[in-house]
Amino acid sequence: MNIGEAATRSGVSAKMIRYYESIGLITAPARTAAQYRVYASDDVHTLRFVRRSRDLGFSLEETRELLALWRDKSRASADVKNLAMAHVRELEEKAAELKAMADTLRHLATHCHGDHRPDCPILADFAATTPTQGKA
Amino acid sequence: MNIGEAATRSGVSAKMIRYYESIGLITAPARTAAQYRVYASDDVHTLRFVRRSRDLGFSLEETRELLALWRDKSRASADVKNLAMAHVRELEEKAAELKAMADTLRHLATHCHGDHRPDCPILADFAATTPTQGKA
DNA sequence: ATAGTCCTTCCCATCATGGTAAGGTCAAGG
DNA sequence: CCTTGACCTTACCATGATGGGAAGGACTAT
Repeated sequence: MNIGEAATRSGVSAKMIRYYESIGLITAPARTAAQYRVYASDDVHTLRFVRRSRDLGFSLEETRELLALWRDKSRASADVKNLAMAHVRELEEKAAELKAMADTLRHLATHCHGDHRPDCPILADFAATTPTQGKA
Repeated sequence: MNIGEAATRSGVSAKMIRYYESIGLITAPARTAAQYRVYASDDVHTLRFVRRSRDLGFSLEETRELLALWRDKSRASADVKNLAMAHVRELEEKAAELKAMADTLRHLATHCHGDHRPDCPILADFAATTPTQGKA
């Protein structure tokens, strides 16, 4: 199949498939005489794997490691689990950071009248915050 | 004061101060004969404002709007509050997305032995997921 | 043969930040 | 007076993952 069909079937855009190939995340497929890339269903599986990994927030480099583990039939499941759990912690950390920002801002907004008057504790806070306090 | 001191006092790197100036987020300061930028304490306040806004997750474009509101003494606090609350919703949405990824992955990891054996439900899921299911 | 859809490569843009290089400036101390 | 070191200047490149578009070739169906 051509790259367009591989894209549709895998949920990875043709653009990204070419990019993944260029950075060596996936192997270069065969080509027709006219230089068209030709994919097999195994390639679509790999692309789906990558897509799933990306959807779960792994970077391309982490995805590369996961692909390597996937291909290595003698991997230890502990290696996969470690990678996954480290990522879980990162995700939760980032989620907590965002939540903290939201909470701070929501708190400031609570005290803002939100009417025609100019007084606004949100802006007041922004203006008053010192750099040492300022780490959100 | 020079840019270095403004950077230290505001918590914004000299690099970023120059960048903010280049995109018109902050106004260009006076220069010495040798082209050194000269900042006043008001400029440091503005930079702190920007820093605080960034720390709370606002983009530079949003920060630009906030700065405009800050400078406009006749703004309606409602405008600020609307901007802030829209941002709060975005932050909470992103946090929820990250949390969902973490939960999915943690769940998969729960069923992974995490030992020397190769069997791993995490990789199995990655390999089996179809593009329509795969939106994490 | 022609239109329309697909493919190819190449370059540019995003967003916010850091790094580095090559050079000018300034203050302190020998 | 000159050197050293810390600071400043601009300019260019890199990141990470993705999209957009141009220019041109290939294939398919009429």
